Amino acid sequence: MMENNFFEKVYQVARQIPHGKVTTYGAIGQYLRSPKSARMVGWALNKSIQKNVPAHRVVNKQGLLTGKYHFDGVTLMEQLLENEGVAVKTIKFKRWKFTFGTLTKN
DNA sequence: CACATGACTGGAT
DNA sequence: AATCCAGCCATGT
Repeated sequence: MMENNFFEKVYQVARQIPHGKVTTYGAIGQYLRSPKSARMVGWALNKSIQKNVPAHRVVNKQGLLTGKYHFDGVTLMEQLLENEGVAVKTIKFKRWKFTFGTLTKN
């Protein structure tokens, strides 16, 4: 039990992402006071696949689903997002034209 | 300890 | 816009 605080925090933050919204690895890193640790966030999410974490709501800053290859199928991540009302196609073409998560930094 | 890798990002070319 | 490079840091070999 009890992963390192860093991973645990990543999981908790990810679980705070509202249904139908997404955020970026960097945003989570900033939230954890580690803006340069975006890669570690992705690493943590990779290990969270079998946990209760909506990892599909985390995309890279370009709005690309860079983590889709870590899901059951390469289309699962996109399907999950589309199912929540997130226009993945729009994300790809209009970087910031999508609904970002409501993560706040306090 | 040295080196490589990775669900990233920002800046330079 | 596309590519490259450097910084970042946990893990594995």
